[in-house]
Amino acid sequence: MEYNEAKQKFIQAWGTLGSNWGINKAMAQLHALLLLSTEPLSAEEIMEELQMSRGNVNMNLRALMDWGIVQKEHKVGERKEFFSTSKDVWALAKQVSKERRRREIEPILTVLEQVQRVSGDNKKEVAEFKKVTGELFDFSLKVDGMIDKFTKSDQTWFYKLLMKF
Amino acid sequence: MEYNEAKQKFIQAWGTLGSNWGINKAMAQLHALLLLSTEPLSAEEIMEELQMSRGNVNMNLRALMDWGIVQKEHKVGERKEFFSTSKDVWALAKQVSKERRRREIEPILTVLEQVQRVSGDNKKEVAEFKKVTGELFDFSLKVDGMIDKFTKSDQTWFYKLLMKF
DNA sequence: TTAAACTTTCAATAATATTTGAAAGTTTAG
DNA sequence: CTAAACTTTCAAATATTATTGAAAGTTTAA
Repeated sequence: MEYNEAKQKFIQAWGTLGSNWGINKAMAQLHALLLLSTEPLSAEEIMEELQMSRGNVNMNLRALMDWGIVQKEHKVGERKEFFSTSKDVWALAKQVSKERRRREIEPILTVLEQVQRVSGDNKKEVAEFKKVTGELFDFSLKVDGMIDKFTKSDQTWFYKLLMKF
Repeated sequence: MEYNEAKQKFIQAWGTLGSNWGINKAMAQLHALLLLSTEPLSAEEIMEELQMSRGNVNMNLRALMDWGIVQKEHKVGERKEFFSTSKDVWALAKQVSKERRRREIEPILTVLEQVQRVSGDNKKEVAEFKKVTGELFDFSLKVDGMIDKFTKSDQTWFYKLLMKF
């Protein structure tokens, strides 16, 4: 396979994967491009390469910075801003886990806890409601704790754990 | 909090959580409703309760059955079909993991592997490309294996593992 | 059979999310 | 200062995805 073909294919696949996991396609593709680039890219270069508008590039770069997976850089003697991402897959996985935990698991935990304080567990429906939401809460708490540990762990520890599987 | 309020809140939250993870809102809400119900529900009842059209209910029930988390049932002396879901959170998590692995992780593994066979690693870009996609492939393979183990494990084993964390 | 009860399909519509591009804003060199 | 170089914003346009509802299809009881 030729380099440009492979590159396009990877960027495309990364975009699709992102979509399936609630991350917009442009954002995922932009990230893929930075992952492959041997040096930081300017907004201009990204626009050119991915054929997307300045506004879109800007918005998605900021979203990626917000997720903590893209950094702004400055080159000496250049006005322009350049952007890069860490090539460390492990660090990337940790950062994404950390953010999703904060943005999505924590809120559902809050709701599950609130909703438990429903009145009238004499009725069958209410008893069932408490049971199900209670179990979901316990399980989510365990997963939450696990992700927390994971995001604070180092690679060696994680790979050792994987061995035990 | 009053039961109906809590119920609505939970269904709503489950829908939002679903959306964030690439699962459509109706599908997630429908699942939430079945989770809470003390007995199987007919399409009619679901339409009524969630205020959605027959077509939508039908489509999403089929999608949930496709995911293996909702089952069709028949009541004696009734023409109608009834639907239910397992209340076992553990079983649910395993089933969802299994399906997402099959639908999303496996395809990206295929692409990562293909794309590795790019020609010309004498050039800097190509070398970087191989390095990054190679590391992603290794990492994804490990995660894939882990999920596979998880979906085949039993609850006790998993909770013991959690302890070690 | 057949007609009532129910389920499925799918083109049209509606809702949501993404993208654009031009104008406004900001920074810096001179 | 000020104008060029660059970044950000955001209303409008476009694209994508979800939902409806009515018609077509299927099953069953009589």
